Amino acid sequence: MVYSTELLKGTLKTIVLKLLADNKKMYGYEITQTVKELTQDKIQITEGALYPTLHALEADGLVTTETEYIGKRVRKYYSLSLAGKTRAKEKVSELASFVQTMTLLLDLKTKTI
Amino acid sequence: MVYSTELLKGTLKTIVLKLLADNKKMYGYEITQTVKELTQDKIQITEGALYPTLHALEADGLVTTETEYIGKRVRKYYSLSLAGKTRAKEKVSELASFVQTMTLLLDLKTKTI
DNA sequence: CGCTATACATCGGAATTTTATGTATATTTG
DNA sequence: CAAATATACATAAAATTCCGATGTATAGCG
Repeated sequence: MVYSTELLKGTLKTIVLKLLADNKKMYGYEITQTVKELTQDKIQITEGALYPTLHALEADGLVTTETEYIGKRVRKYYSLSLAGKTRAKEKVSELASFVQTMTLLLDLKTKTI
Repeated sequence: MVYSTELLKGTLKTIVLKLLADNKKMYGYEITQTVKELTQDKIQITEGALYPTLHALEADGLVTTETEYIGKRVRKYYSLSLAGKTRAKEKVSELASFVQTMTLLLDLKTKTI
């Protein structure tokens, strides 16, 4: 992994919410793989971090779940609730603002996309 | 906007190193105030977070200290060691890369400066 | 003289994540 | 076809990191 793990702290929930906002429904393993691909292996979400986070989101009423069976294997899909969609937007824009502030503070040069 | 504290996690050390890299020598209280001003109150470094961080940096040999007396009041200045200067560059560029990755991952639009 | 600002610092606890471990099925490859 | 790898869920102890509260003390101002 490229980044020191401490940097990732605090961003996991936002990443998960954003992915669910874009994809309607996803399962845990899919989330880890999607993040890995999108970031070219730079960000690797471990299962020990992801599942507690998903469960916490569910407990907060931000996501709902549905279980499917692929053959005999369980697959648990997570989707944003209405409250989850709202929260996802809040979290993403908060992070956008934070990134902006850090950019100014540290004189980082970022590319516009 | 004030950021949820979890976002700041992992960035504190980098912020401190960057400030010291730009300012040669600073004392604790000055660091908290400088960050506050530079970010227009968006990022507030608490003393409970700062001092342990400074001490850790010192223990790692990244900063050196010198004590001055302003009247009877102690003021402890922190400066980067050679290793600290190197580490500061590493940390800042790591954060720059991380910010870039997060921007792509979350479709954040950031302004170029 | 009291209030606010400056300036250091510690410490318990809260929050979050990593590492390790566990269980089980599916698929690929030598 | 056996072994390795990938898929897929999950928990739990330990580590990390930071916040909030608290403490001490001096300086300046009205």
